[in-house]
Amino acid sequence: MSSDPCWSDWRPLLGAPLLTQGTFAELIDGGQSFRWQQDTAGSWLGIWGDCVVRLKLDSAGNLHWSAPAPITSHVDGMLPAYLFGHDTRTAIDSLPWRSDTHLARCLAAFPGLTILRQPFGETLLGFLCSATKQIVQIKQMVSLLAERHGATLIGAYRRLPTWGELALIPEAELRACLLGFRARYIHQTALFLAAHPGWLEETEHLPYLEAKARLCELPGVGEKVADCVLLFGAGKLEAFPVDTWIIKAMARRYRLDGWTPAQVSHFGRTHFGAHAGLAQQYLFAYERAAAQRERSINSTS
DNA sequence: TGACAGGGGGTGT
DNA sequence: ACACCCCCTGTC
Repeated sequence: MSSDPCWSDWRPLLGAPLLTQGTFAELIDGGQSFRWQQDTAGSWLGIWGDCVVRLKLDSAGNLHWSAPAPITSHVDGMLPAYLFGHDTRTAIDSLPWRSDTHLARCLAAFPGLTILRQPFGETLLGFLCSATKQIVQIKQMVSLLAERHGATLIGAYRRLPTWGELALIPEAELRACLLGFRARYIHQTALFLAAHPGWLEETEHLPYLEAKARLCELPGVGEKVADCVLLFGAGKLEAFPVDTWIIKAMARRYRLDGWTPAQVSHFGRTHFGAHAGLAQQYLFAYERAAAQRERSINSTS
């Protein structure tokens, strides 16, 4: 492409844990973030905030990155906090894996998996798009929003529209980005945020329970979306999002058949503790992989 | 190869 | 409990 910028050469990401391709894909494309796409074989292109980067894993499991030349040093400064900003070792050690064999199995299946630290506002936007949608479809919506309504960062790469920008977009144009009934939620949330300057920034820095209560005031934001936004976009590792996958996983692995989301949520926070959200991510990854294995067995038999 | 039904990581009433 | 939207996936 003629507008494609000049990219820096590949550099090792110092301090990154060794990853398998499976764990790497789960980290950036496993439902935490919706702006990573496979680029060439084994290489991924990602955009968050005002950062654009390519990532790849070598055969030994070391992560390497490359960024458009004009923003290389900026990306260099931002990438570590985005990918590995949490003290995952300490957080994992606090989880009850010593007495919970299923959790131990999940941790062993995805070594190095962690929680991203994404920009708060765009995490909210992504998860407002997520209701009853699978990752591929959410990525499609978010990609259209960036393409049609986001400011250019460099070359053809665009950031997501800010909430200020979203407030100026007619609901019908949002709808045209395949948002369906989510267009109204996003439109009304944008109008609310425009009418309450500073509300989002304050919410991001409130303690978990207060922040969650505030997010749940927004149209289209219930407990599940609020927990995802706080976990992936505000570093609140105690948030324990309960979706249909986790309901199924907890029923199957912890014998919680028939439990309501509220009951599962209480169990999760009590059983897993201060970093329950990290445990959730491992359970989630494990269950998705198990479902995929079971599908492939069914299709070949 | 193209059409078609079924279902989807949730929220609001 | 059901509507809200409509794209994706699997299947014929």
